[in-house]
Amino acid sequence: MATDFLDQDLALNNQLLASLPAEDYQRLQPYLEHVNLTLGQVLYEVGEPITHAYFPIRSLISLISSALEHSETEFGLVGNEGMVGIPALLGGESTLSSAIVQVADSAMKIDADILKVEFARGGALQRQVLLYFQLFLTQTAQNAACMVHHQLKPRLARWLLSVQDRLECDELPLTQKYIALLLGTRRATITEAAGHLQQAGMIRYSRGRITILDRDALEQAACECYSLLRAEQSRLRAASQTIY
Amino acid sequence: MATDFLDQDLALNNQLLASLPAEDYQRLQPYLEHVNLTLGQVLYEVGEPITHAYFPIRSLISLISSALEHSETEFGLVGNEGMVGIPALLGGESTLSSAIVQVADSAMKIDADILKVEFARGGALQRQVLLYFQLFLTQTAQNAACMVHHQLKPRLARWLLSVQDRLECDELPLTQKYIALLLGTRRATITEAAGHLQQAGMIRYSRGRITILDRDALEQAACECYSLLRAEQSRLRAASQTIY
DNA sequence: TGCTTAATGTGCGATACCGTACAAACACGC
DNA sequence: GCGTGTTTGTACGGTATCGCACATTAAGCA
Repeated sequence: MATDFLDQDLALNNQLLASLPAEDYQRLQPYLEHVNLTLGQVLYEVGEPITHAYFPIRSLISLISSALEHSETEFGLVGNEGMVGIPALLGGESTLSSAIVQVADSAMKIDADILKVEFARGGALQRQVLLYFQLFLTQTAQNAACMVHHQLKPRLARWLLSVQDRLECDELPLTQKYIALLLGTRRATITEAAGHLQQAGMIRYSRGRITILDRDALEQAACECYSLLRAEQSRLRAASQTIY
Repeated sequence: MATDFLDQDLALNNQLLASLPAEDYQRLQPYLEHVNLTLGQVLYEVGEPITHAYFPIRSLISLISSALEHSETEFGLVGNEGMVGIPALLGGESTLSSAIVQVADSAMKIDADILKVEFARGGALQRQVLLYFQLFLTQTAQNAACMVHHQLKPRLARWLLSVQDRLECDELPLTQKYIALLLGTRRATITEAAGHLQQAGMIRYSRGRITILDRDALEQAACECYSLLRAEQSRLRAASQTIY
């Protein structure tokens, strides 16, 4: 059917799905549903069972440790390189964090139980998903170190770059208020740091729309965490393709 | 043989190994070697293949993001509740972090390839290890949030408690210099914070030996991250036992 | 067009923590 | 007992960030 074919095409915009051999992908394909995500949508909530997993396509999902009173902080970012709903596959059913749509576009949605069955087969999906776990864990760990050691401006630069990478687009729909929440700081501090980046001609922004103007300069301004993680990501991606 | 029996007994001091059904454990047992760890020993290094996994027994291993120039920071702590060498099972072979023995006692050591084979069977080991991944990921994520939002004194209190939990002992062999490195701060800042805790009668310390005097008070002084993670840990442990 | 709301800019005092440096106290080997 | 090195205490100026409060600007809607 034409629709199926279209959906399949879309699904390949998610790198994790795209990395599956045809045979394995075919088994999942009937259960994958293409859905539009809305800004602020909660894909799963602290302590509640995770019923579905999502493979983002040009959308961006923040994993937030909202267990802290009054202040929520992002500890992970998922784009088209991965999936949302890891804990469903690890066996804990729920988790201490919640997943919130930060940039809205679409994703492939699948029932967690069906994904679990495919994961339990121990084939290509398991292999790719485990590799993604490793990437995600590495990102989270690096992030923790980054939080203590690096100043806000380099961190902001790094964060903008990583958002751009996942959206594959120069225009990022983000307000300073949101960014502040995600980086665990005050909005005024973001205003200041973003102002510097803008004066230096690296970015331009106005009312919830940030445009990356000079990617190279931004990479210079970012802390080394960015290039480290980028290198590790391509190393892991290479590893994921060697077997086939 | 008597030695085998002794080793088996010891192995059960590691909660992850202890959670395995007899049948699964028996398959691993011949390959488990009881080793003594020395302070500062490096179990794996940034970027190098992980050849062995370790199941700590009364010892403590720090996972360190040493990729940052000049400053290393701990992002994870492994004690008898888990294992060292997760990336070996995830397929990435190496990782951006290194694992360093922080408190020396012993551990069960096993060849990574053998563990991989058992993991690939998809049985109890896989199930328990995946649950541990989830715990570890949760700890790391909470840690990242904790780093940005909480002050040093509560963080120190929390950290001391979590070390005590894993060592199951009131006396912790730790110098301020080390703690500072692990928490990503100056030694002088630790001196100050630890001084307060000591004046309040919660701990006593001298020359690399910290004694927990008043656990309840220390829990009061710690940030909420401690109790949150503790609750999540017991929830996951309960989940790990429901099936059998 | 004007009104309302959201987004951004800015200022000011407070403070937690930094970097560095040096002094004191203790442990250990000879 | 005596030096030596490690651990801990302490001090001081500097600064990134905080918390709060208010002004300004743009976007959306009636």
